[in-house]
Amino acid sequence: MEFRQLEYFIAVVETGSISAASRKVHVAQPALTRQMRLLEDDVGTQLLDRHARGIRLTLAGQTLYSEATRLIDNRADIKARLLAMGRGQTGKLSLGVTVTHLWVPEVAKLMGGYRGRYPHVALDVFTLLSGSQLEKLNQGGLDAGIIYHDDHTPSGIEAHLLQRDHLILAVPANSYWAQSPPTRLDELAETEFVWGYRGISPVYYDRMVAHFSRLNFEPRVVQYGADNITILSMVAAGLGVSIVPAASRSHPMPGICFIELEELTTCDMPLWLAWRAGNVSPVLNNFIQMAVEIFE
Amino acid sequence: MEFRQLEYFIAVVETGSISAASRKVHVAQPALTRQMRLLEDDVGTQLLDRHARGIRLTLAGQTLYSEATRLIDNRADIKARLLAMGRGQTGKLSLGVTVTHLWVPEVAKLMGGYRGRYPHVALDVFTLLSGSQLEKLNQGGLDAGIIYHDDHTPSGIEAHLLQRDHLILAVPANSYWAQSPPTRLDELAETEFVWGYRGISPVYYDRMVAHFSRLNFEPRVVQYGADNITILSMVAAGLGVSIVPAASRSHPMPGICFIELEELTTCDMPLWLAWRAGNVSPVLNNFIQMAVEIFE
DNA sequence: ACTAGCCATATCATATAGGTATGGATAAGC
DNA sequence: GCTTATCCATACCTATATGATATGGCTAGT
Repeated sequence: MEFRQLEYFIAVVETGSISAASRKVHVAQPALTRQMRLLEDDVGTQLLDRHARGIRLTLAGQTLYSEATRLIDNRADIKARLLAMGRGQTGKLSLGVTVTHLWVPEVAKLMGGYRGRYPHVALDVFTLLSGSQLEKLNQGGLDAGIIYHDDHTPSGIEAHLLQRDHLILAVPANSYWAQSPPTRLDELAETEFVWGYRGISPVYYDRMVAHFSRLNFEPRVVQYGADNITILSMVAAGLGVSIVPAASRSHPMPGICFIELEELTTCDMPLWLAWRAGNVSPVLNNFIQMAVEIFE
Repeated sequence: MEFRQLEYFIAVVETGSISAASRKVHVAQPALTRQMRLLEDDVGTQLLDRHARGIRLTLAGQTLYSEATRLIDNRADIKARLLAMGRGQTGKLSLGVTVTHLWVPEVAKLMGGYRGRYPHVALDVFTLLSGSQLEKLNQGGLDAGIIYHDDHTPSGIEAHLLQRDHLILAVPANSYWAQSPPTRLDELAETEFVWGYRGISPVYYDRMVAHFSRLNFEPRVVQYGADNITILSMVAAGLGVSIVPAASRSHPMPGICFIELEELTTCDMPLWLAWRAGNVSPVLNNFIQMAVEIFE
């Protein structure tokens, strides 16, 4: 029982004769005659009652007609669904974003634009720091992540550079520094700093520390926070100043004053879109493509 | 998307590699590789993610796996049902029986035995006289009928001789004839007869009339009845005597006395199982076969 | 670095499906 | 009642599709 035979059979039933069906499906009549016989042999049952004026269906033939129609409709439906999946119009995409970048205009535009163009893809967004994202990318828990990283992507991970970020000084809005912005880092030598943990984003942390050690600057850290939002909220509360990615400016947070310093602007912080190497998901491909477009 | 490809694909998924699947389905690995590629081309979507250690499924592949399983189970189910139909184990049989023969032991045994051996066949029994049965057989309303007929079956009808019946005299149990049975028909010349209509079973009627005309006997008919049961009930009610098929003896009916007469025994009344010529229903075939067995 | 196991490619053999020609059977039309 | 048209079946050939064999490249694990 092959799909072709079922299609022929349906044509035979609907035209009422093998000859008429052969004209309909553009196959010679003897070929159809043979396929019908093969079909009957295969199911072990007579399906057609042959007469000089055409054919009549046996009871088994009537049954097969409706079942064959179902099977073939089924196949067409499956093919359509698979094609949609292959084009990335259906499926699932889990995306990691650092909390810092959720508010960056391009990222917001990317997420909104993607949902608009591919409304049938389930887009799951996880707010995770760069370290956790890399872990989950490797394990398959994430399809893509927006992370800070250096130019050497780890093995098993592919990435596309979205933009080059830099660092910026964040001070409480009601503090001395907000009134008289410093121009050099060493002015902050005695100032209390709120700082991040290394573990949550090692590459970011190490690049920053390496930059400061080149400048011979060592902050006087009095408080640690788990992520940039936490750190900034502590800065806003007056616990100290901090140095954060410039992308943080996109985040609406009262009580914070951001100050550009040339020594911080020169610290290159590349932002990447990363995914597991060899992930062939068309959904992912479309997402990458749209990300590239939006970030130019 | 062919069934073979789906079967191969399922094997590939379940073994985790094309090579392992090739060993399982006894097909060379390159052939499987090609079929998988053809399948992917056909659905327009990548299904397998090939690695040195085997394959992984894409999302589309996972979808196709479950759908393919369903399609193939479906096909097997349909084939099994068609095979059952082909063997006459499933389906429908409509049978016509004259009311006279519903009570004949062999007919009862046939219907009961058939239902016992083929419990999944819907057996519909219609109580019809021979004439109506022939009509319905031709129109397709009946699959088989148990009827009186002569040796020349009408065109379009095939038949098998079940038994040779003859005629018998039926008199009211409380009548003179029940006490002093006649030995010759002409003793009944003055007796009142209940009689049947020709239309309801022309062949039976004509054979009977021809027999009596050979004997120069003409009954004095005072009352007509639509079928043998009706006629016999009128005989029981004392409206007259009648001549009916000997098979009527099987029918339990109080107030009737049956009398065998040599002149009636010699009237041959063949009982046939008839069906539409060219009816290829296996259900019908099985029924015919069982009828032949039971009637020897 | 080496080896084993997997997938891909090229080429050939074979099985399967389709085409052409033709014949027999049957229903419709003259 | 004969002819004709139409349908299905058969025989035979061709084209296509499928499978087998040999081989090479790649990757993971030793």
